[in-house]
Amino acid sequence: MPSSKRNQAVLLPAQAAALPAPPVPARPQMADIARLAGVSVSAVSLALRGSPMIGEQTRERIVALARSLNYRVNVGAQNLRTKRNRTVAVVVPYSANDRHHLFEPFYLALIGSIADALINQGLQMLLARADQDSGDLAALYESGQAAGLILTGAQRPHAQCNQLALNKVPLVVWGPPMAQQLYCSVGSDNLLGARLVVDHLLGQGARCIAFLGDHQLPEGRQRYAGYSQALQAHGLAADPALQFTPAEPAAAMSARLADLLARFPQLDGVFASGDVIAMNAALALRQLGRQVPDDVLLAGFDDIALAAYFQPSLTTVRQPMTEVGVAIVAALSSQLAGEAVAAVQLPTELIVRQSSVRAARRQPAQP
Amino acid sequence: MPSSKRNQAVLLPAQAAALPAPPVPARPQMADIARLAGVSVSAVSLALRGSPMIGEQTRERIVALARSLNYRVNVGAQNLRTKRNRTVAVVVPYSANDRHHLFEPFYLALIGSIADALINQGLQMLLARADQDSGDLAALYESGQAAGLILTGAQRPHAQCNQLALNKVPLVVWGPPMAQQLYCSVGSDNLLGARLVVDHLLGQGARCIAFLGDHQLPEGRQRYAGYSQALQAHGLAADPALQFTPAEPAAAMSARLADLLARFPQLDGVFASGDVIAMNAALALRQLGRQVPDDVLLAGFDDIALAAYFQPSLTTVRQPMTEVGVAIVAALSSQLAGEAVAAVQLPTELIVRQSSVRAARRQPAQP
DNA sequence: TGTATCAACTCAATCGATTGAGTTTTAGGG
DNA sequence: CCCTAAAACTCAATCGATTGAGTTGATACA
Repeated sequence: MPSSKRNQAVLLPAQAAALPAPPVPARPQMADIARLAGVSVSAVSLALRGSPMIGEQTRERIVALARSLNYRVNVGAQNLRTKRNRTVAVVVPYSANDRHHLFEPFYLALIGSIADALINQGLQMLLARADQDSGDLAALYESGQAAGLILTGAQRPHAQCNQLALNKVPLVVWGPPMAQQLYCSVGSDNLLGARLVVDHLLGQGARCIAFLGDHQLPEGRQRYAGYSQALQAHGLAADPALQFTPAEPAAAMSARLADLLARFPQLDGVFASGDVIAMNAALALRQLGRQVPDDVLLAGFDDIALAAYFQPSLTTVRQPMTEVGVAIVAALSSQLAGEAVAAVQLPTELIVRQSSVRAARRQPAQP
Repeated sequence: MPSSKRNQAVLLPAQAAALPAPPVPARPQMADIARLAGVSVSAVSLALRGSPMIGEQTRERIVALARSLNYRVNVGAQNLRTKRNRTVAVVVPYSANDRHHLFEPFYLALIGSIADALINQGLQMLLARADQDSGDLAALYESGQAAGLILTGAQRPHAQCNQLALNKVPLVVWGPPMAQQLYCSVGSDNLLGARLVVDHLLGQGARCIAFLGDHQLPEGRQRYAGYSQALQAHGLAADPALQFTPAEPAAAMSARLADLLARFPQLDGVFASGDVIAMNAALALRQLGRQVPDDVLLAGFDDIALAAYFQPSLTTVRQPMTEVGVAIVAALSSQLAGEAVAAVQLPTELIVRQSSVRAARRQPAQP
């Protein structure tokens, strides 16, 4: 094994390599089968689709021939002629500056879930990226590459989505319903989930609970609302000073939390709008001399795979990932069939783990 | 807010449907533009592609018209005519019985990395699933839907891949190179990575190190080889009794480890062929009364996102995920351009964290 | 004025299938 | 033995673009 390969970048052929018509071993087509079978192309087409218009023996001859040639119908030509299309584009928003959703655990899992559901429905999945500014969200639809769109990601181009809906583009957007929404969205019940988990933190004795998350984003807004409602139900008011939006470099978390602790020394609870944020917060809190859950109760959102492995294991709100994909695809299928579809909110579930439960018998945190 | 929302998918009323607009907002095509611009379809085609054969003003008129109609070239028709294709299929193996790779953190990250690299090259990504038995791995290629294939997943249909290579199907397979391999593979240097990490465990004082992983799979085999080599370099021999393959239900881990500990009470190190396995092992060890790293040193492989958050944070071998996608796509691009490509092994890097370093000052584990 | 040249287009075939409208063959009825 | 009908195919148009081979009009040159 030549170790010279180590540390050596692989060459990228120039984009403009302009794929010269490769001397490929020509794929067989219906004409080939027709010639070999001594019938017309139409007969082949009909036979392969099992039309009763073709006789028993002829069909068998054709099918056998097709199989032996390893023939597959050219889906592109088929789509063109029939104006049908079994491909769905899953669009991931992208902004060049920040790490985008293709690398966030939750959104990766979401995409996996959607992929699974699509494939189970016999649909194909085209993964696309939408540069945030460009209005070409629908390019894949308008160019005939996809029969419908699924839009993922935390930020939502609301106006664009409405425009697509007006243009009758089959579309499902991941996230909570919003006001004046003309399109179909599928999301989980962030508000209830947040209320449940904050209620749980309060029940565990927390009285000064921070909200870590972006309450500008649709999901974050819902979660913040649930947080507020839970506090109110306990006679507390949500203090805007107890909220901040974690910045991109995870390292910044420590500084933000230190600042928060300076202003609220009595901080005894943190609700993070996402498990990754929660984990970062736990590490930062520890650096700042506060233990989870002994000093500060902590909860996240999403129940990503790592949440159960984290130490302390993370109390969180589970989004039913398997059903999420199924629901999204079902909503899209209905639209492809011409039906109008209402927004869907899937139930969320509180998962209580160690991070929000003070262990009575635990050794005291070192001073 | 009615708490009846709990456990119940909530339907939100659809917004008033738009008026019975044109039943199908037929997508415009070149013929439409041609008619409106008073030129031939050919002129439109040439103009939109910026051919110098079309005059300045005519072109501008056509382009303006196209933009105002929100026209996009029908990619299917274009592909058919030009016999070109910018779509690559990423195939994920699937076996109905076990949880498949669409839900494993590492493979999800791999797919994300590939997706990113493909898109950056102007290629599109079709995500497909291959039912393990069916030999239709190449269906997407033969049906003209994809110009090439990328095969992911831990298990590898070696014979099928060779067959595809013989048929000149552009193909890149994720994983280590294997004997008698006619196709192109891209993987990271599992052998060196494993050797480095096991060497590190030995350096930390471990003398009885178990290997947890499937040494039947290509990657596992390489990692096991690295493990053996590192042991040999220290005058130790790899004992087959110190290896087992974690079964699907993660709960089984505990039983297997208990069995191992019964046979090897002196066990003081574990090298897991994957971070998820390592995390499961850590939890199981703790249940069995052994602390990591105080009693047993632990290391994983992959450096998935959670590894740094795990407690104790996980020593592991990083696979350079960004470069992995780039390398895979580069290898495929070369093949699409007609060049032959050799197998690639990317460098791996040892990441030392807490799980493999005995903290001198730590409190002794409770007896 | 005749003609070669060039710019700017148009024509029509083509990519690989599908499909409604024929056409041929065979069987059956009267 | 003629006529009709069903069975089994074939023809040719079509999907929406691309492209090599014309066509046209204007300008330039001799």
